Amino acid sequence: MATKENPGEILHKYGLKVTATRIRVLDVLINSPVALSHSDIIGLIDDPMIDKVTVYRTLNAFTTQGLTHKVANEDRNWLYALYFHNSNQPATSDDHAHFICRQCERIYCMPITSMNPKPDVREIGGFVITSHEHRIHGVCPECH
Amino acid sequence: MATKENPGEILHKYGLKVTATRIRVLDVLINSPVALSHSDIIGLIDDPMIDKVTVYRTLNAFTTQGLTHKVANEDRNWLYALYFHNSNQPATSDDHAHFICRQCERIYCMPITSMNPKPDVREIGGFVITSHEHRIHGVCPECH
DNA sequence: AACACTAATGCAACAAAGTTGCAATGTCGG
DNA sequence: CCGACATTGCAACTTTGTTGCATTAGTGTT
Ligand SMILES: [Mn+2]
Ligand SMILES: [Mn+2]
Ligand SMILES: [Zn+2]
Ligand SMILES: [Zn+2]
Repeated sequence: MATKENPGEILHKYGLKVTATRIRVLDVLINSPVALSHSDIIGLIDDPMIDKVTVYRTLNAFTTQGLTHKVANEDRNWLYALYFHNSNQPATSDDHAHFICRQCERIYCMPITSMNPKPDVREIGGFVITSHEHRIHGVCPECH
Repeated sequence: MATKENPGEILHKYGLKVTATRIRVLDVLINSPVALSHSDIIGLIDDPMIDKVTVYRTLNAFTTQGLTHKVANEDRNWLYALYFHNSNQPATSDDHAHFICRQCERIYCMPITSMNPKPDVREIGGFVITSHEHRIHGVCPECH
């Protein structure tokens, strides 16, 4: 994220009350280069006292407030990632590219590049197009 | 599909034993312009005697044999569609475009066009790209 | 610092999609 | 028509995520 703000300040900025679980979940997300599942997050926090439902509700609150967004992985579980990750471009939920490693299954949020262009809103055969999600499959730097 | 073959012949061609449930499921898929969920298919067959597990296993068998492919919808349920739908181009699982109507939630398999080009296998910052799924959001002809 | 309002938490129960085990049945080549 | 083997039907199970509700905690105000 390369943000200078601490988790408490970020939560406050996004209209979220500052609680222990939220700080811990946000901390894990800040330090991850890839989108994380609920169980990834539970695993990284690694505290048997953490409540699973609270983490689900935390992730939903983050997403509702626009701090995170979610993307389904190949097993159709939700993964969560901060906006403003790996770039300072706001990654809108409308136009988005995700790189899915076919080896480790990790999903990286990618900036939209010329290779995955945003089309103008336009019509093709009666289909009005307003946005894209580009899901790019391949092998990530960690795996090769 | 615009195929001249009947369901029995198609099943045989794909190495699937011809059974009553498989014929009925395939018939529903042939006559749908959009990808269908398990529950869509159960609803379209509309026979309380049909067994849900058999339909799940039917769809898995179709997909394993390459008769259908599956795509997750926005609720992360699997939708199934024949290959060779809406076009005579084989839609490989590797490179694919799906149009998701934001109004009716239906998903249409789309031929790859110049608007959603297949990239060559190439590297960007250590990411080796081998294929794309283009998920196009908008409004379908039925909804506008 | 204490108050009060409200939101968040923890726990149990629930929901929905899909899978698995197994005995019974059906398909199909010979 | 037979026999080998795949498929079916049923019940039980798994996994991910949600909901209800009583208790606890955060936050702006006094
Ligand atoms: Mn993303
Ligand atoms: Mn498709
Ligand atoms: Zn990888
Ligand atoms: Zn529509």
